[in-house]
Amino acid sequence: MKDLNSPERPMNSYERIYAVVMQIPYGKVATYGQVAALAGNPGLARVVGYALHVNPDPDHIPCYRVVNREGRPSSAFAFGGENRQIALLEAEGVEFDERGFVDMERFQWSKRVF
DNA sequence: GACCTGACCAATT
DNA sequence: TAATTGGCCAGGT
Repeated sequence: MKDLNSPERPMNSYERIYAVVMQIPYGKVATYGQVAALAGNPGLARVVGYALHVNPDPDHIPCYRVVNREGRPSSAFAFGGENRQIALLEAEGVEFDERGFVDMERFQWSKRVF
């Protein structure tokens, strides 16, 4: 293994992703790209989705707080129904549009809240 | 080891 | 906002 030579080891990518998702505060949402960047893997948004796909700890990993760049849950959010996620976020104070779009400017994590 | 798919993103139209 | 195209990486076959 030549991992010790690498400046960054994408080995703990999953662990970091889960950690970041768990750190999402109440009433806020984060995008896959944002989580990926915070996890130290900018550009690995796809891997983030995969990491949540396996979701080894749904008890501490609120996947519903993770949305795509449009501020909308993905179609594969079959952990209870896409509508279910919207309801959960609304219960936390997140406002949703009729189309299922959330106001990123106000509810996106780590973006300044007014 | 190659090929295809995927809970994505950015840019362009 | 939506549709299309190209690119990113990991995992399954």
